[in-house]
Amino acid sequence: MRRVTIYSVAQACGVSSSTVSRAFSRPDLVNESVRQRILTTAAEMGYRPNRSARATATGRTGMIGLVVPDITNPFLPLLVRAVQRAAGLADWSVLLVDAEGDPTAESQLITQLQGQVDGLILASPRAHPVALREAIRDLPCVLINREIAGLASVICDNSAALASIGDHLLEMGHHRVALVGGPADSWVAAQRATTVRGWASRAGVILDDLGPFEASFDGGRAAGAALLTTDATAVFAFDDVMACGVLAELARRGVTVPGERSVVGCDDVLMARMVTPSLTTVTAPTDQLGSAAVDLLDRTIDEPRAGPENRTLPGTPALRESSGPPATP
Amino acid sequence: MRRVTIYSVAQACGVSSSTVSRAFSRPDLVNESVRQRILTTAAEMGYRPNRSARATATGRTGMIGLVVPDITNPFLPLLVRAVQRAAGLADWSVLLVDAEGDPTAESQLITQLQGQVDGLILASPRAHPVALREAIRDLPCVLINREIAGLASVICDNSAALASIGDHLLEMGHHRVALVGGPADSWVAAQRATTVRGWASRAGVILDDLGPFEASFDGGRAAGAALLTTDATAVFAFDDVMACGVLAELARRGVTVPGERSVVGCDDVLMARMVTPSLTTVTAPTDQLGSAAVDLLDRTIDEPRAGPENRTLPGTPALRESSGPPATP
DNA sequence: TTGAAAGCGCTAACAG
DNA sequence: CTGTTAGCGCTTTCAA
Repeated sequence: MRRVTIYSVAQACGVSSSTVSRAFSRPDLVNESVRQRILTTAAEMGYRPNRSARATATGRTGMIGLVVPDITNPFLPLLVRAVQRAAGLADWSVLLVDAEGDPTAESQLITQLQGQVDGLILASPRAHPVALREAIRDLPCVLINREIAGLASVICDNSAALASIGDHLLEMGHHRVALVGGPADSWVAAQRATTVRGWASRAGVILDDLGPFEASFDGGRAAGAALLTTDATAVFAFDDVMACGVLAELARRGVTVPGERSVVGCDDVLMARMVTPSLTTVTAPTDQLGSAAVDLLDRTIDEPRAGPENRTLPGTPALRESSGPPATP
Repeated sequence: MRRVTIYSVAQACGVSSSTVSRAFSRPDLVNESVRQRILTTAAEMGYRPNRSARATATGRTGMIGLVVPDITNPFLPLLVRAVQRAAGLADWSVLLVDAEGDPTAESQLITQLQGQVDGLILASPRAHPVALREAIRDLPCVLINREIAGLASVICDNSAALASIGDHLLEMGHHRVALVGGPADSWVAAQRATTVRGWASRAGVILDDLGPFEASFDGGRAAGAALLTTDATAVFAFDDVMACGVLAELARRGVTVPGERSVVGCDDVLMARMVTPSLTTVTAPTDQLGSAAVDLLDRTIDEPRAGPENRTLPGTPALRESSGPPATP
């Protein structure tokens, strides 16, 4: 009852180990009937290919590392699922690594992944670009929601969606809106802020620039409090989590939404539908982000010399209960 | 500029490859000064041990598989983090696998992990015990929040916490409460239901047994509607997600909480603090669950013949805004 | 404390 | 289409 290897299967089938190997990894190169025989006896014997052995032989582990800045951010589980699904289709396993909110941990963790994965997907990394590049070395790598020169990336462009929601607010009569910024070192936060500022100046809307706040529920509550010091009738929050914080703070103070203030989030995490009132937000194309990232990584691995590709996917507006016409005084 | 291996490092140091190998994996067996020299030149050369090669040689991958039923369930990211952290301390990598809500996928995915991981942690698996055992084979395995004869497990026992919250409700004057059951095939759901029923009969409280409902936000909304057909003044929901659904439905219908109905959840996910009113619930000892699971797995791997160990950790009550005295008619 | 050498299970030319 | 034969990078006896 020793371990089942290609050798034991080969012996049981009266073929050579290479044939068994081929039956699994290069099925087209082996006679159909022989292949069937091998496959069935292998199944009977309970054979499982040893991935590590294959990896030493081929130099490929069949694994990709997925590094997330903070798995408790509700946006990430959806992305993780999307990446896993796409990776599975390409017969890759995903090694998930959580930086637990610490930007410097990111680069360390990446370093540790060297020699363990064939490639890397970094979801909205917060680490310093220099540290990041150093950690990545020459591992094939794709960024999600961040751009760094020389690296492939997939980004979600929310500008059209945010502008469209802005226009909608304007039509409803909001002429003064607030912007709740995310963390100062966040690439997406900067993107979104720029977008909203651009829209406001184009639309001739007065913008109250609040923050930056911590990108958390409590950060959102603080932002909610800050919002009330302004005359803005609507607010763009950095993301849904913060928007939920804003909603909670407004509710606590008895401020009605959308009557007294309209609130807009970003990402469309599950929670956005669950809160009361449900949140007007921008839906990120999570599945496409994941599969695009895997797709790009695939190419980067196969053709390391090809220049880094960048792909942009648009978010879509989701108008819900938290936005509406301002109360007419 | 070829790949850096123990051989290149050995050559650069004027020692044999075995010595380099030992310098990393058995540091005590090599002369301190030699070791230092090896370590520094290895670092300079950018050497990274090849995990796959080590795995083929030792028969251990250094990876554990973590199978979750549905990563979008907000309880799981917290658990994932806890497991990862504990695993990292023991120098293990975690291969996360998401069954995307499909119980039969669980066993398939487990099968695929064979030969790829040294052990398995299954978080509240929903699959049939027979299928599960078959898939697991003789891979060391620890269950979280489910018991199956012959397998090690770590479970969170909420009975004391739920009873204590029940008693508190009773003291405040609730004499009729409802129970919103989770999915029929869920082990935890059955546990919790039994606990609440037991408490109710002991406390002499009338129990309205609703459900089972789908364990989702929408399931919770349905439950909220069902709740209003009863005279119960308080409700125990299967988990926080459902409880949030109940809250949302009650809010939609203008039913006040806790004035007209009190709502109790279970798990204490991030969302529980974010909803308005914040949710009275049972806090699961997530970190301990994770580290206990890793700890048990460690033992199971080291001493496969030792009988399966089972560990129980208590949840703790968290009284928040969603529970209070019933309106006096 | 170190080195030589034999594997670990699998793949990949290269012949046949 | 199939078998032979080297490795892949690392660990681990066994001697020295």
